[in-house]
Amino acid sequence: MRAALDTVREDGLAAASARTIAARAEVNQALIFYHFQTVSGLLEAASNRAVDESVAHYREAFAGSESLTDLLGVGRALHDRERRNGNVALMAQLMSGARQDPVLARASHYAVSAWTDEIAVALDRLLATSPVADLVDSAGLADAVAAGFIGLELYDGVDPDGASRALETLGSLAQLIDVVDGLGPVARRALRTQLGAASRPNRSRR
Amino acid sequence: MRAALDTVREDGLAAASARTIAARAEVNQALIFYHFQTVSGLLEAASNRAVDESVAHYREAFAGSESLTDLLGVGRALHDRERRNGNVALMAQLMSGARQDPVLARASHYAVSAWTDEIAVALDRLLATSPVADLVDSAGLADAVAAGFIGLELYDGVDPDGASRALETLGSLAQLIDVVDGLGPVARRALRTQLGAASRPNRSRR
DNA sequence: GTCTATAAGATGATAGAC
DNA sequence: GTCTATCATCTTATAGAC
Repeated sequence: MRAALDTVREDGLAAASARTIAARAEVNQALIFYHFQTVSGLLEAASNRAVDESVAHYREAFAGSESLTDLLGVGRALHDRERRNGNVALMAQLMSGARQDPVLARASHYAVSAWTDEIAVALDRLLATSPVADLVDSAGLADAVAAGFIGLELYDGVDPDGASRALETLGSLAQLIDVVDGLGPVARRALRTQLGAASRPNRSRR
Repeated sequence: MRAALDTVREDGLAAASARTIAARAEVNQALIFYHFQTVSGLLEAASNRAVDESVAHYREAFAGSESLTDLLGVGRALHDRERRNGNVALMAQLMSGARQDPVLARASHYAVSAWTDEIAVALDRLLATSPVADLVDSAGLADAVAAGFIGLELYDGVDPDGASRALETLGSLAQLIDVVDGLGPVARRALRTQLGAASRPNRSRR
């Protein structure tokens, strides 16, 4: 399983054949089919296990965050770490293969849900007392963040300068949320009125 | 070239072999190597041509936009159209293949740059008179938007509900930019002070 | 469980007829 | 320019020895 993930991380999904994976693991190619039926089956089992481990590794940090700024910090550390260890690249490869392979689609869904569920719980808790809750849906924000990570990873492979520019810009936009989060009650009401005026048909008014 | 792109759009990069493409075009497989040397060479030529056409199709709309709200509307229409016709999926596939194939990397870079250059020009023009210019870099924002499109496309293949939630949430965040864009001079100054306080070490102070 | 051997087929790419 | 034919190599997957 380790060899399978390392192959995808380093050489991409296209290079992840039974033979190349087996060679890296220094075992015979036939063993993959004996234990996992198909190559995709191996990738799914390996990915699920790795995701469970990674998510568990961040559970405490998520639960311990006490403000959106805290959570943003955890998110940055997470992104940095998971990117460096190649897990973001791994996910991007699995997701691009998911289009044609239902087993990879299931594995990708599992991975994405594991992360976003965890993030959404933390967001829900922290947004409860914040005016930002009026602006965004926690599950939607978690999904957007996850999709952004994947997109940035692919972008980075094609235009590294562009990717870091994008990341920096998103950082300054996140500050905007931060400022709104810290707003006093008067400013909150003013903002809410402004947002109401800016044509938003999709939220019921209390 | 049309057959090549349709194959990637519909069946993914992994299915885009010389034989499958040639079969779709109802020509002989050897012709691909005669005209384009390699399969990647064909994909690059086809992608470059398609990108040039698509970008040209939106040039007027970009140039004609007179506010950030306008531009956001153009962006939404663009995303909707390019997603429906499969061009976003195509890009995501090329970018995921770019990791291992330098020709696909070059093609992806060309495509991404063609779009972001166009968007950045429009943003530069519109941000000139807006307080948002203090917040974000136009090139960085263009990159972030492009990366977001790609990420959302992959996400959509794995969790369609999550992808639409994410898109909706991003829409409500965009409204925040909209509100800041419409701020009067007093509110602008207040916001700028708030942002200054929110620890931002990466921008020189005038 | 791990191996060898092998089947059955797909792939990129080229040579050469027309 | 387009084709047929072909090579060498890779692929997933299985049968069967140990």
